[in-house]
Amino acid sequence: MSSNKNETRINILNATWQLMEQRQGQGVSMSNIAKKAGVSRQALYLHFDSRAELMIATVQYVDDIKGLNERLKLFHDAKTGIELLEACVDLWGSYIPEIYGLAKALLKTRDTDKDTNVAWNGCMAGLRDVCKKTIEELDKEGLLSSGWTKKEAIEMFWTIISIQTWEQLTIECKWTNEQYIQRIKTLLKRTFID
Amino acid sequence: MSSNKNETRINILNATWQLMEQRQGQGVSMSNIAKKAGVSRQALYLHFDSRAELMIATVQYVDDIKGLNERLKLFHDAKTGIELLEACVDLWGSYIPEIYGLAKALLKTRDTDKDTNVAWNGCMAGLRDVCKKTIEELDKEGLLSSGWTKKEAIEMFWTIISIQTWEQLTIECKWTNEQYIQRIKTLLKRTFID
DNA sequence: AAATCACTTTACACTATGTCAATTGACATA
DNA sequence: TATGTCAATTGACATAGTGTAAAGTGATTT
Repeated sequence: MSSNKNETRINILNATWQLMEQRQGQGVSMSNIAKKAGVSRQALYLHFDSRAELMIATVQYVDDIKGLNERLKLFHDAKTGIELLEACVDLWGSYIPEIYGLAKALLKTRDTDKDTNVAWNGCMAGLRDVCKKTIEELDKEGLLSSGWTKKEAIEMFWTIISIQTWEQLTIECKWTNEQYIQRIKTLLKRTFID
Repeated sequence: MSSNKNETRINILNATWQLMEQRQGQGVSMSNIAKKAGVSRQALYLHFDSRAELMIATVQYVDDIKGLNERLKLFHDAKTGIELLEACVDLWGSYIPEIYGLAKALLKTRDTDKDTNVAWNGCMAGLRDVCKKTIEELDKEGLLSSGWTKKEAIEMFWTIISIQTWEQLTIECKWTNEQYIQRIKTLLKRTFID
């Protein structure tokens, strides 16, 4: 079987993903992952140079499976600014819970590991793009409130729908995801639309 | 000198604080702190049971010196809801940069260490209180937008002015602190006031 | 003179990441 | 059947960090 190597790689990626979601990105060691994947700890290093690289690969793997970027691309076409805004919060807001554990793990090492930071920013690029489209569409329609430059509005938009904000409201304040989506929509509309 | 012990303790707290601010909460080991404080690593454990406890003590030490809670108490008296809102963002927004490194260090271990989490929540209690007062004052004045329960409004207010949001806008997006304060005020007013 | 105190030095246990070398077992090929 | 290759294993080791333990030092107190 020529896919033997590839199979193990997938096993490892799945194990990493599962553990990260299970433990919300906390206390997951290379040993844990190896055990879960049914291979030796050293085998991990045959497939990934470092823990950081494994994390990055896992994010990309999950992103491929979940197809976030494909889903985000759907927005690039038609729709009004307000529809874009709502669809963005709906989509991203229901996506976050599925990748929270992994995202948390990445966010934790982002400060110390340059590669991780780059990888994370790459993942976020698609979302940033949608924020940009939304704000630009609102502006085109003359709906963007005065007092915001486009750049500032985009960055604020993107900050509001960040995982950190989601975490604080749902994990910390125990909001339901429904509640989160609804209130964030309200906030964004009131903030950016006259 | 009976204050000999106390002096060393203060030295350690100062060293911790300085290192945390210098390195923004990253890569600060007990050895580093000891060296900076001019004592042996083991001496740290004579004064603090663990790294987590040292962090907590440092936060309380800094909080005492900076007197955040005293400053926050000033709001408890008079003023309109809008003034409260603005003053809150002004005060907290200029306070964050002074404690960012330390806060970052705490936020990082909060997930794994229960005591740290408790300590952090304690520090935030004062701020939460101000958020509550502000929203309640707005509500009393009939200014709070419909669509928000008081609980939700308070939690959203507190999330918006969280350190995580500040970090994303200033560190990540390179906003000036002035810009941050101004835009956050705008966002909060548009969001919560009719 | 003895006790106490704050601190030092040295050593060790433990966990985690990451490296290295020798080895095993399966499969491919000549 | 012998040879080579490949994925993975085992075990040892280096490094860095937290935390524990014990013996020693030097100044102050009593």
